[in-house]
Amino acid sequence: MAPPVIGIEQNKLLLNNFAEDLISWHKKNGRHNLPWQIKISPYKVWISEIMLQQTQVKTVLPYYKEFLIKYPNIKSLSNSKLDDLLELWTGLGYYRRAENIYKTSQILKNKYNYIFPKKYEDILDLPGIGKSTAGAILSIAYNKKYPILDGNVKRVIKRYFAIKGINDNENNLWNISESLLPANNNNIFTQSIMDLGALVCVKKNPLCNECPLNKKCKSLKLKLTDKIPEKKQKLVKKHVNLYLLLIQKYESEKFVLMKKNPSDGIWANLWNLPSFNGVNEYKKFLLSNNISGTSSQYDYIEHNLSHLKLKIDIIKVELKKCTEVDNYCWKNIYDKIGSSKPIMMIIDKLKREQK
DNA sequence: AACACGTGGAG
DNA sequence: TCTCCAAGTGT
Repeated sequence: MAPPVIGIEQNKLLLNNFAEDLISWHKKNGRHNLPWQIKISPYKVWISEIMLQQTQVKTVLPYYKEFLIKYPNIKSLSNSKLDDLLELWTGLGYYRRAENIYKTSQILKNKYNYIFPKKYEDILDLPGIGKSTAGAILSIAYNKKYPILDGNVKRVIKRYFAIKGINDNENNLWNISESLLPANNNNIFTQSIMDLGALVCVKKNPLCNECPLNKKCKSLKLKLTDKIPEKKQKLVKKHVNLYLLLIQKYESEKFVLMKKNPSDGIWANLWNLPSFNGVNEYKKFLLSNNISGTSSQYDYIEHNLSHLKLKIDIIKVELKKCTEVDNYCWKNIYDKIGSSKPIMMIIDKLKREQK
């Protein structure tokens, strides 16, 4: 059963003045002082757009500021190491984004001579940049006529045209987003439609009486604003048991046995404690590495990811002698490292106890 | 075409 | 506390 398609032809009336109304609203009511909006450059738009993927503005702000201080431009970024980026990214989540920024920085250095490309295809080719981020860079930084389709724009479009269905007819939404673009001022327009979604056309209790589009908004007319967009059915999280071993160096409790995660899976490339899926697995690890010592439950953490519920037992092993373990190393807990939230929590607890 | 990928804001 | 989901992308 096909979702109800909004014929753009039939809704031409709805498109009249759409962009103009939005832009004039934005002038007085939009956000104009976010750090990536000051002295706009493709570099700033790129970094901010990556950070803002599935992440709220408030959360991004401190990370973005630190990033721009450490890496004010493409050249300085291209001299960074992935580990440095991951350390900065720690706590922000979706760590693949940091890896993709790193990869892109190397491409900008080697292929584009430190100059951010201007062609849609070139930009879309860069790791971590999809259609929406490419559209944002092209419109906001270069004032070119390209659409975006982020959460805000989806919500505005679905409400304005009263589009039902949870199965985003993506192509149709992209077409509609493109059809809304004005002839000029696409930089401002993109900001405007995002701001409308973020400030007025919010998901719960939208402020329709303040909306510049309320005269023609179809779902407002049909009293459907609280039903559109329709809720997706929630996914059932898989429960996963995890055992992390907390092993401090015999000579100094400042050092903890750690290993960097592989470059796929959760927390890719981040530092991790010895991690196992079962008791037998970690006991086998201790045995095969000739690690003896009393083991005891140190902590228990439940950590929710968007798709998993992690139940993490932290087992502390008290060493009785000096030890080295293949593929692991002793990390100073006072060094800054890229790590996941649970690892951060464990290290923080350790530091508190050592004081 | 679903699913993996993190964390925290907000009600 | 619980639930939803945020300036999405890659596979």
